[in-house]
Amino acid sequence: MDFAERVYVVVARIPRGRVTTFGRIARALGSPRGARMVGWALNRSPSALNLPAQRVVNRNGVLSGAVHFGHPDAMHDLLVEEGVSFLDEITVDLEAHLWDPAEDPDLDYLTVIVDAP
DNA sequence: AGTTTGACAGTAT
DNA sequence: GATACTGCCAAAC
Repeated sequence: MDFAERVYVVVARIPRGRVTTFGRIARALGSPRGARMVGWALNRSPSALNLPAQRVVNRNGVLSGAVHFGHPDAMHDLLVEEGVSFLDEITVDLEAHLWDPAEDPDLDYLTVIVDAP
């Protein structure tokens, strides 16, 4: 199980209408300063996984990865569909929708499973 | 084997 | 507050 795959597990568990940040995902995976690697992992994530990558934003709530969704605003539109509110076109309301993976009670259980040899 | 490159974050001015 | 600087570390090349 490499780092990228663990990122996918976490991202797949972000609930509809909620968002989280690169740093919080990294922290939940035990790399408190590995935020950049979360971005790296998403960048090369297989599209077949259908990951809700639109729910991952940077620490300011900015849709820093919107350019990777083909059409600009595609990421914005997906989030609006889910009921996420925005402070402006590229900034979600983090206060209202933040979800911290470290608070997910099932996360430890899942990472134990995927890390098993 | 050394270098480059990130969808970033924390700390220090 | 807003920049600037620094750490991060797995992959691709």
